[in-house]
Amino acid sequence: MLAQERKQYLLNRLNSEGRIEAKAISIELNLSEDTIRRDLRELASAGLLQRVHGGALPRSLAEGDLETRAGISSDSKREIGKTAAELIKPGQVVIIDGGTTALQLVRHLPLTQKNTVITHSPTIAVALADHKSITVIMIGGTLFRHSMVNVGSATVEAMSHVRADIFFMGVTGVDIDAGLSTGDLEEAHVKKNLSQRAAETIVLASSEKLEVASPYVVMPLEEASGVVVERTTPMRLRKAIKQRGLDVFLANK
Amino acid sequence: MLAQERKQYLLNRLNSEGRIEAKAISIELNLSEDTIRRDLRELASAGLLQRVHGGALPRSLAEGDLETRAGISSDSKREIGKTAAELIKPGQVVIIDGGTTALQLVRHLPLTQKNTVITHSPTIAVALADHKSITVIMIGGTLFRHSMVNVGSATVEAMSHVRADIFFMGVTGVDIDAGLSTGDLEEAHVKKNLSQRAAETIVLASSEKLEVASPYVVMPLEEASGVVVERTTPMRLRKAIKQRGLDVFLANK
DNA sequence: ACAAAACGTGCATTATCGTGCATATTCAAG
DNA sequence: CTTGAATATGCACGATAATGCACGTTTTGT
Repeated sequence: MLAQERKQYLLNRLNSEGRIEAKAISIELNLSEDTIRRDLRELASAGLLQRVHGGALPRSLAEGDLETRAGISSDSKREIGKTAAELIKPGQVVIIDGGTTALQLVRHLPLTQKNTVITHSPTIAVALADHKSITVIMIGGTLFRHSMVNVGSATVEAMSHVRADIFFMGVTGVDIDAGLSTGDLEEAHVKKNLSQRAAETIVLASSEKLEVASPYVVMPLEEASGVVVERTTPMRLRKAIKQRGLDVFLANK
Repeated sequence: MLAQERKQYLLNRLNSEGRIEAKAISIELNLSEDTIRRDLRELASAGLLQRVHGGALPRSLAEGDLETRAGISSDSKREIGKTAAELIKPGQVVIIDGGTTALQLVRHLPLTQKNTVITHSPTIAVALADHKSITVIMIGGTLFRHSMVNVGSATVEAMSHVRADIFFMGVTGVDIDAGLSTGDLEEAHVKKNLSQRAAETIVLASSEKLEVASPYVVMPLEEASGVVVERTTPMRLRKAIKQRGLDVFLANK
């Protein structure tokens, strides 16, 4: 395994698990702890992670879980969520994915508008607790913590009973050629399935997801019907996406 | 668990519950009280919390108000939750009902103990986000907001695939003659069903539920295997429950 | 006033760290 | 093909950090 490759692997692990233990990784990769520590030191001095005794944590402690819990999110995600929320018409049946951007969407749903929301994320369901005019259908399954969504065969089975107007999908990679991708295989399956249960699929794509490919492919870009992106997205990209037949919705800010 | 991670965890707990008990956390994390105290001391000197005898409180009183809104529960419910949590052995498969008392139970589960938790409440699932050693299975359905649990035929169908060691049931009425009851018909059905999916059923009964009958009957008292009640519960009642063949667990306080 | 619980400090033990150095591996120049 | 520089990796060792325990002190509740 190449050194560069290994560093990328460390960053991926940190991203998907929110923490790295030097010893555990050294055993896993069959390398000395020294090597892993050296890597972590270098990544830390490059500002890509925060070195702590025993391993490493994401650069800012405000990232990851805490962010979700504290309910803070970047302005851009908030604006994307708001724009997406405005696409929902009264009475529609909507599937909402998990993730921080989707959570922002829910926070911008009008309290009085009547809708049915289908979700496999307990976080989304809890966020809808106050929306008394919205009927919430939860899809069960095995909880996948990192994204706080249910996955597995029970999830797929339960999904087969629903049919929606729009699905708002969150992914970690949106690339013209590589398509829509995410960091977990089970999640990729579920997203694909949910997409097939809805007439339209709108992808929530904050800028850090654009032109990025994650390990597991959900589906080609063409199978989605639209994307919500930030206003700062380069025209080049917007055009390329439109050429593939998708609608491009610009966030308000 | 990394030391830094643990400090972050302490801050999160403080934020969500408004208080920290050093001893309780040390049991939960399976560490000595010394370590927790040291952490609290350091966090306090960093100005991130206020150290008090027995644990810690938020830095300012202004934040103290926030937690009231966030739904801190009464001491008695906390103690019932704690006592119930202690009934769970490592490796067991546990079904946890919705409701505030059940939420307290989850908060007292040790972070390191391995278990499988089955729940139809998104609130419970979210509360288990940090418990990485616990596998969470969510039962889907239509969200019933008042109790934040899923109900309906999809729920019943999904339940039929599980089998557990213990079910912790929350109800709004526990009466010797009227049995266990609750305020919603669908919920009553689901509770009854869940009870049948577990070898034992333990009822969480804070004092305001005792000798009360709600509109919809879940099942007769005798079909449960035990109840957790407050220490102040009259001996007369405790005896009557025992005579019906149930174990009576007294909360610690 | 008393007992129990919580506290802080000092100390011993262990895990982790960083550095220096030796050994492999790679790759390009000779 | 050989040689040598650059790089990567592992090991040794002294330094540092984390943790639990013992012990005497303070706080709390009765």
